[in-house]
Amino acid sequence: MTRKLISDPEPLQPGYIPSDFVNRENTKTALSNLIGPDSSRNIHLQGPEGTGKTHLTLLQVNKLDQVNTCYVDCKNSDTQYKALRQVLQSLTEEPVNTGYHTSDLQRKIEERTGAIQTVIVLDEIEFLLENSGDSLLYFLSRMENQPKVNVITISNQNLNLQKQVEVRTFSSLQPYPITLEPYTGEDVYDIILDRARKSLRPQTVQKSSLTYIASKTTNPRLGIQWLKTAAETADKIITETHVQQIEEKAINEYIDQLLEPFTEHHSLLFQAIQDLAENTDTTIQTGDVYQSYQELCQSQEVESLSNRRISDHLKQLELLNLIKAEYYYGGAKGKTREIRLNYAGSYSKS
DNA sequence: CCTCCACAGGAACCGGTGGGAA
DNA sequence: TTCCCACCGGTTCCTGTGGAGG
Repeated sequence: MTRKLISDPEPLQPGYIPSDFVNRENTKTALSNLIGPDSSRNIHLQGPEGTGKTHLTLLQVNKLDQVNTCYVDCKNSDTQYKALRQVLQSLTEEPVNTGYHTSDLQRKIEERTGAIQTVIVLDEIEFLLENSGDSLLYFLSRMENQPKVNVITISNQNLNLQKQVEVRTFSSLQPYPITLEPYTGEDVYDIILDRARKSLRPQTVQKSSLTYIASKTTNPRLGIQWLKTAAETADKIITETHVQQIEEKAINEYIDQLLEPFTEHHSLLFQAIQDLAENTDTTIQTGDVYQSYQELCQSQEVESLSNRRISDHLKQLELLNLIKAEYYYGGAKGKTREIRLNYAGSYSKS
């Protein structure tokens, strides 16, 4: 039933790496100048979601010969310990069990990086910094005495690395900053047009439908998901009207995808916020959210977590850019934060 | 000037898990 | 085997916050 329009599903998948990137020549040049056999700069790459930070970095790093590459997704490895395990696993190419002392892992990593140049990529570093501070970066920066280790940190545009880590860490890391500009509507149009050409049968997309998507979002990931949802649900041809009709569904599928690596409670919490946002015009505070979350848990017969824990989960939803929060540390409203949704669309578990 | 709002977020602690030494 | 110790997700406890209203 679906797939009628799709000849090759790959270019519509979230993990697909295009052979070329729209509007990223400067970034590519900068990366290839900085990452190489005779360069040993640490780098901090920053920019909005879906602008190619991770892919461009890995493309460059994978070009190198005779270099150890360690990629750590800090959304999953959000403590020093988990990240160190990940690094060591990359170096030894065999699984590293838990149970070791942190300093054991550190020692083993130091032993293995002494002789060979090693590039450590820490993707979505904001999750690790938020959860367990800068102890990992401090260790890595201290390892700089071993000049063969380069650290590349990648984060969304909201992070201020220098403010988030201690002075001693930042000053010995001295990362070279690379900022990726947000994509414009035209860029997004080019990107989804390219994906449509690669994956859809000829004459199955009206141009106006792509224009509509590009006018609604500057986030290519959402745009591509939108196109994918449209292609999976359209009859013979993707029209502008069809794209409009499935807007909510597309956003929900994008959000599901974002929340997929997280726990059931993150999803419940987000759903609780959406319920509140739909039913109230006033601003939402943490207390309302927690109550709504508890009720939702009860109706689903799930045991709710403590509000302290949920406070941390909220922070993670904020890092995912799913919600915006404004913090008040006292004042008329008390000590709280006001929460808003970043995407309109209502959430439904599929 | 005092009090209260209403939760942020640090600290200490708990039980389960898994490696290492005796 | 037994004992010890570290990590981790989670909980409980607690202190701090700054302006509006009394």
